[in-house]
Amino acid sequence: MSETEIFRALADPTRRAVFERLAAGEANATELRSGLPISQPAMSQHLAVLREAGLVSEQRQGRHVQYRISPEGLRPLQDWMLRYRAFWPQRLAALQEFLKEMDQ
Amino acid sequence: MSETEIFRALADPTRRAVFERLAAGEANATELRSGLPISQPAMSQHLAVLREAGLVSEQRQGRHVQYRISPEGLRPLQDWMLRYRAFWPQRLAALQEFLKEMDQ
DNA sequence: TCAACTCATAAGTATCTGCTTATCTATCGA
DNA sequence: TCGATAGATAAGCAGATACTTATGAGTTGA
Repeated sequence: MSETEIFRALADPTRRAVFERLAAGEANATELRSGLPISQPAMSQHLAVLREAGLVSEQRQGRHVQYRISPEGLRPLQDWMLRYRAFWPQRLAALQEFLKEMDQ
Repeated sequence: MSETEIFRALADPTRRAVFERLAAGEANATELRSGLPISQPAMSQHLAVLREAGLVSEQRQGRHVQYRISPEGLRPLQDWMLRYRAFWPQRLAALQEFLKEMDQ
């Protein structure tokens, strides 16, 4: 769940597609394959990368495994990006103040 | 400047270090190497990746090239992450509303 | 004008990545 | 109990990546 792991996991378009799909609702590995021209082991490996990056979690149910996103896994990325808020367009720069207020 | 290019560019720890250093102030390629155990061509290649991803810009000054961050290059990432705001901890979820208001 | 300097590019190489097929483990249902 | 199903793991391979050394192109100053 290091920054590098997270960036790397999301750098692959297939894995981003899987993550986006899981954001729409949990699914098992077979369901996730539908529509994607990818083998079962390839999906399994992608899911392992996402899991190790802390971006998805899994729950075995019988012989199925339900996958769902772990949204807090995106937090390190958000934190990393907020470090550059000072350089953002004004609209986003104001975000810092807003978040600071919310913390109080 | 696709999402994939940006994620990929930032997935490398050396390139993130370069970006972070440029966030502290612009610098030329030689200055960026100091402290990093990396050859001059390697740095040049890393800078090319960052440039192609839209994360840094360059300006030639004589025989030096000044590099600086292009903070708006992070925008696609921010947009991508905001798509999952619904899953974020409450503190960040409220961000959407805030940004929406600011746009009006 | 020419040696020194900054940076980019070329070419080569070791390692990493994403994929495949083959196989294994575990669970289910007839 | 046993064939079918879901998923993970192993092994192998082609292409990508990050690095190196060598060299090229442009700029500067003595």
